[in-house]
Amino acid sequence: MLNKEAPILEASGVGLRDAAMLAWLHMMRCVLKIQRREANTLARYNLTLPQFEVLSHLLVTEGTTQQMLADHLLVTKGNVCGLIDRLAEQGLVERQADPDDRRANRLYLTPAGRDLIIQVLPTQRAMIRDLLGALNVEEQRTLLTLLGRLDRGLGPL
Amino acid sequence: MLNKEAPILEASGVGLRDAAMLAWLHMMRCVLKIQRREANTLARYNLTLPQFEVLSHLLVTEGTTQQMLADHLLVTKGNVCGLIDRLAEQGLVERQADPDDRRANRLYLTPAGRDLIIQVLPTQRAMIRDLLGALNVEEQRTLLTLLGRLDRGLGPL
DNA sequence: TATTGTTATACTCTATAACTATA
DNA sequence: TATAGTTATAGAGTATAACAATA
Repeated sequence: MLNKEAPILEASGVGLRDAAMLAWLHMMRCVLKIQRREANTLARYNLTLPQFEVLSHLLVTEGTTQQMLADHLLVTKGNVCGLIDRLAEQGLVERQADPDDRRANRLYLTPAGRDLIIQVLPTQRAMIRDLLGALNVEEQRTLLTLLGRLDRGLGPL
Repeated sequence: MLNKEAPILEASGVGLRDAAMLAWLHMMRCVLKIQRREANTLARYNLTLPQFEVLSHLLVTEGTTQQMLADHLLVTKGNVCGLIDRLAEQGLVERQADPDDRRANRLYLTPAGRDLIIQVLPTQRAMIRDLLGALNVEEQRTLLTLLGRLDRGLGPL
């Protein structure tokens, strides 16, 4: 049945709101709201969200190449180059020539970069945990299961 | 118990990955991947994601003021001003002086803007439904319930 | 005084594409 | 030839802050 309140929109399919669409809208808004807050706190450390993600990733996988990092971040290698430039200027990240492949750079945190991210990460995580506190642990696990499957289903890009 | 593989990281709390954190990471990646695809298709219509969101919103709530739109999009009124400038240049949106409050502009889709968004919206929605197809309808409803509650719990910002 | 909208500034991110040096 | 990285270009989005007109 079409909604009598907006017959034209409904007939055109424009007003349709199924579970998938509504879930998507909420997902976007959740991410937007949470990232805004993250960006606010990161700004105190002179970090942007993408920069924070680079540091977090390097903490776990030091020695990645810029291309590998680009694949992980889902951006182009040209963008990664600029990103690393800015982090290197701040003395947080270092490029080291790869002895086995002289085209490639291996990326490492500097001691300052490591100190910074180790200081910032727990703060960010506490914020996330707090913000997701509207759901109990059982619900968070369900969310994890569904989003994990969705993420994998979406592929690398 | 600490993980023997990375005792230092674990002891510092840096390596912790509870359900909330993992759910958050997957949520970010899902939104990133889906938005990248959306941006690709929108580019064919000379639209960015924020511009698409403005048009979609105006289709449902024509006559909003720029400040109201800013609140909805969670950005500043200065940004909305530029956003509307670009959409007006393309002849998709119109500002009309509010007779009751001469400070305010009321925003309306032009016929061209309405035609465009009515054409684009179903395409985008089909894409979303397809991308969320990794989950069955039951799971999509569960996701909707959880994300809806989370969204409301996060408040306006 | 507070609010709506505009303007100016500055920065980051992003894509595209041409270029280099290696492989 | 293909790949890793760099550089150049261009555009959009974002925040901040100062300003004008109106409430």
